[in-house]
Amino acid sequence: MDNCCTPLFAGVIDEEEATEMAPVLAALGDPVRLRMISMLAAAPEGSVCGCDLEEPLELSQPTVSHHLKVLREAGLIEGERRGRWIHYSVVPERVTEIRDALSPVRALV
Amino acid sequence: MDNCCTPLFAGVIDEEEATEMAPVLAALGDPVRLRMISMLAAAPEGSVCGCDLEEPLELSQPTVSHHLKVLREAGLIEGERRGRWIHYSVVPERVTEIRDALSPVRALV
DNA sequence: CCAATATATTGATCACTGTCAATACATCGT
DNA sequence: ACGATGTATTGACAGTGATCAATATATTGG
Repeated sequence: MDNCCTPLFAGVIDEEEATEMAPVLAALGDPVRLRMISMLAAAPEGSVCGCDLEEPLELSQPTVSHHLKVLREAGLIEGERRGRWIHYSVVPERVTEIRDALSPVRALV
Repeated sequence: MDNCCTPLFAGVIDEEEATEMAPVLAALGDPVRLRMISMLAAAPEGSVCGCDLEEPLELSQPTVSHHLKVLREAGLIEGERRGRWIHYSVVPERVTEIRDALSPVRALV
């Protein structure tokens, strides 16, 4: 029953925070979606219409739509309708937010 | 057939890079593993033995072991055997690496 | 209104994942 | 060597997710 070390502590993220943060990271945890985001970010205008994603990703239109939805619901991208097309762009604040959430870990080194 | 916008571009991460990066982010995309990592990082010694994780996470030992394995294989944590126990600690370089990978997106704003 | 095109949804299928009980393996103390 | 304890693996199950074909919705141009 003797413990091996100081049990635990404080300063740990609670379950709620973890539950909010995880889906955003999970949305990023897919190669297709990573490429999508990089495509949007690298686009000259900063946005790309969905129709231009199918070909380079070699995926069907429904699959592209599905991934865009996942990214959208994670708040990582947003779509703006321009006539018949929808232009998707990265939400930089959201990316920064999730990136900064990874910083405290580093601060403890 | 008329395109809605400038097709695509350059500076996009290739499939290989996306395939390397995605599993690490996917490993972070789970609330249990996020709490685990924060626990390791917040520990006074910077490490925690696996046996001290089951209770606060309210998970069985095999499940804890499973999540530790996922994080280990993603290179996010590492375990050091000390006698009967294994002390797990965050690999800060890895966290920084994945954090920085999210930076270029911001640079384009 | 109608045809064409972009996007979203539905339904189906297959693969993967989180979880636990049961079991095996490893290490220490006696 | 043996029992106790921490860790890993296996097998099973339920839930989720990636993918596509088919279909529906939305918007524009004629």
